[in-house]
Amino acid sequence: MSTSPEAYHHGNLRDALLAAGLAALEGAEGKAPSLRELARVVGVSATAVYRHFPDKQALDAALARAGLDLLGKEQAAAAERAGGGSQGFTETGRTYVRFALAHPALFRLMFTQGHPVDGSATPDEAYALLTANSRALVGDPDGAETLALQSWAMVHGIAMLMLDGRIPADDALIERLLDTGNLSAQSCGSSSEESP
Amino acid sequence: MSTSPEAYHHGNLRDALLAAGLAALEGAEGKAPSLRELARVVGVSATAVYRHFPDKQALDAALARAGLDLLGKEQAAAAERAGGGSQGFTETGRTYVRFALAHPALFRLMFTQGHPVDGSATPDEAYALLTANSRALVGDPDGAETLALQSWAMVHGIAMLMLDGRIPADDALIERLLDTGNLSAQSCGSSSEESP
DNA sequence: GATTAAAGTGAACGCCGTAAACATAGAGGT
DNA sequence: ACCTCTATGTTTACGGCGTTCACTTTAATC
Repeated sequence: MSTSPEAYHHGNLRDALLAAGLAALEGAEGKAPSLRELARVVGVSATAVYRHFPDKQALDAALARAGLDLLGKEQAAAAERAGGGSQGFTETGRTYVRFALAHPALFRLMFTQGHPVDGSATPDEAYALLTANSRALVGDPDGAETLALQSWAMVHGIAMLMLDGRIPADDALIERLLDTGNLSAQSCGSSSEESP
Repeated sequence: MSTSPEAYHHGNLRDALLAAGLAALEGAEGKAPSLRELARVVGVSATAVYRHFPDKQALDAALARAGLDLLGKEQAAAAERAGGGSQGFTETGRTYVRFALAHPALFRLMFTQGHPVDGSATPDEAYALLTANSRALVGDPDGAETLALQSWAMVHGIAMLMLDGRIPADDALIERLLDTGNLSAQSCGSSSEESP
């Protein structure tokens, strides 16, 4: 029962299935891989999968979890690269949207399970990073949570709408939408603009 | 070939299928209805569906379109009830999120097609209302479009995250997130809060 | 009334997720 | 060394799905 990357004929079918799943989600745009297809790719009968996952939904959840971890890592790296602070905060959001566009099928899978994808295990690096960063920016705990959730909703909405083709998946547009300074125009500044 | 609501044995199977589809999407939480199931409900063989829709995707697209129209009507009514202006604008967003929570399966279907659900036909009342309202609020066309898209992304993100159980589908939380005044704290006001 | 095109039917195909019964191999105890 | 047991895999089978094809029926048209 080694978890090492040995041959899997006896070894870790589970990891092989997840790897095949992630690979399938990258290619062949939009199509979620079937359980049988993954088994085929890995060279195993379809029912063998059930020795490692109770059902397809569990397999999907594991894939979603893997995707979530990947996203968390990319965001952490991006935030560090940007040097934290509000600069890093924005960069985290940018990375979120970019991730969705770079891995559309995986991203959809991640957020299309009916329920939060687990709750146990390691508790979602991406979300931890988000709350930590916004707490660092705001101070007031309630305000920090609100900012965190609003930011999440914003980038998630941008990502989803772009994935669904409702708004163009344009880099410039991402930048424009990520800049939330104007959103407050109706509530914190004058309602007239800088144009004459 | 009457479009009137007559018997459908010969008559409008198409509308009957759409009605059955919308009904199915309301009950039995989360599950998207199958083509065969809808045919069964309507009392017709599965293949009869193909006389009215080229494939299942087209049926789904039609259902999505119907959902979009419904959303648009509810938003328009809500905006009018609130008396337009920035009050009506916010109300439109609130209605968007409420609609998603009230019709989760339909809402998911609406935004889960790969592509924008058509583009032809009547051009999406919801979106028209959104841009019109934000143009009324901002004046500057570019700024208006940005505000429109940001607002859309925000409410869409809130809706999606709540549907997926990532954040609690809580009425109070909706209100808190809809109030975007604080979002600009980092760019338009002081970074200190009103608490001592 | 005969013709014709639209609308509905039934059987069949290959895919899917899943269940049940069976096979095999490697670990552990004796 | 042997036997056993458990983890892991296989085969076969079931019902549901979307879709195709060849067919019948029905209502509208000349």
